[in-house]
Amino acid sequence: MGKSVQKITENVSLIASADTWIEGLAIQQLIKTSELSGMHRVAGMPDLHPGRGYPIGAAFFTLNKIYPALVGNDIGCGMSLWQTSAKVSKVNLEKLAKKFEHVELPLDESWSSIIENRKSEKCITTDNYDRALGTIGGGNHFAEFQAINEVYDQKALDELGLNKKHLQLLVHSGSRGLGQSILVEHITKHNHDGLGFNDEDFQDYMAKHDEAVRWAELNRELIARRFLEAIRANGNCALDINHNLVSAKNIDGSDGWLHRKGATPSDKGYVVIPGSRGDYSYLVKPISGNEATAENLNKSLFSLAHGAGRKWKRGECHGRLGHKYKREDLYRTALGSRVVCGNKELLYDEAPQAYKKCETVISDMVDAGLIEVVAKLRPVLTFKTNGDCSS
DNA sequence: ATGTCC
Repeated sequence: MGKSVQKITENVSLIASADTWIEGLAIQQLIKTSELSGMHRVAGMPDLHPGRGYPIGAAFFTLNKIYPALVGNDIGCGMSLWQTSAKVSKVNLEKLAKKFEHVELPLDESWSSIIENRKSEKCITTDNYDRALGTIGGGNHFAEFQAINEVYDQKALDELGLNKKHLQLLVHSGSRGLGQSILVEHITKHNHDGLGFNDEDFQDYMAKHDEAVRWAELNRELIARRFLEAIRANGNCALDINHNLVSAKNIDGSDGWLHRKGATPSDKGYVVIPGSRGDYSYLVKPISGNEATAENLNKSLFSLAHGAGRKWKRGECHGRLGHKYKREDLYRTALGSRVVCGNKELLYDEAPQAYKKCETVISDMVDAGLIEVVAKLRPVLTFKTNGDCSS
C-alpha cells in the first residue's frame, strides 16, 4: 500500500508506484512549486505532467496566502456525469454523430429564461461571458457519451441512481473566457506572486474565483442540457466535481488553502476519472478517513488524479502520429467509439496515444488506499468540435 | 486553457 505513495522531499509526495511513468520535468516543477513562500505541502497525482511553469495533476497546500497562478486560467474546470434517458442498446453511432451541428453556437433565446434563473440561483452576476455559456471550449475539454461497461459496486451505482442500460454523458469543461480574465487581471497586477489574507486583492480574487467556479458548474449543466436536447433525451445529474480551484481546508491540524490544479477532490463523494477518448473512464468512491488511510489522505492532500495524464505535449502529437495515422483513422477508437472532431490539431493532440493508460493511474490510487472502483465506463461517442475541417 | 493568432 505504502509503495504507491512516494516521498519526493520532506513536504512533497507523489501518489504513484515506482513503475508509473512520470516525466522528469513534471517532478522538477512539483519540487520548485513546493519552494514557494508559504507553501506547506505539495502532492503530485499519478497523472502528473508538466505545465507552463507549474505542473498539472497536483495539489498545493499553503498556510497564509493563495497563489492564483497555481489554479490557472480555467478556474472551476471539472467533470459532471449525467444519466440520459437514452438506451445504450438503441445507439446508432453514425446517426448519433450527426446530431451535434449546433452545440457550439451561443445558446439561443429559447434558453434565456433558464439561463437567467440558474444564474440568479447561483448568484452569478457577470454577463460578460454569456455567449460562452453552454459551450465546451478547446484543449482537453469534451462531452462524451458512455456506457457502463463493468460494475464492481452495484450498491454505489444504485445510490447514484445509475442504470447500466442507460447511456451516460460525461462533460469536461470550465469557466472559458471568464476564468482567463480573472487570472489575467491578477497576473497584470501581481505577476505570479501570491496574495496574503490581509492583501486588499485577496477577497476580491476569491470572490471572482468563487463566481467563476459557479459559472463553470452552470456551464457544464447547460452543456449537458443542450446535448440531451440534441439527442432528444432527458437526463439527471449524478455528480459534478471541480478539479481546478483553491478552497479553505484544514489538513493535519492546520488551517490553510488547498489549490487543486488538475486534482480531483477525494472529500466530495463519488467522482469520475476519465481515460482518454480511446480508453475506459472510472467511476470511483474515494475512501475517507479510516485509520489505515488517514496518513495517505494527508499526503495526497485529499486529492486524486483528474484523468489519465498526458504522455505527449500538445503540439507534438501530429508529428508523432501523422505518419502512422490519417485523419480518418482517428474518428474511431480501439474500443469502438466514435470521435467527432473537425479540428485537425485537436484530433491529434487529444488522440488516445497522447495519454497514459488510465488503468495504471487508477491502480496507483487503489494501492494508496485512496479509492475503490465502482464501475468502468466505456466511451461511445466523444464530441470535441465540429471544427474547421479545412485546417 | 483562451469570444484562441501572427
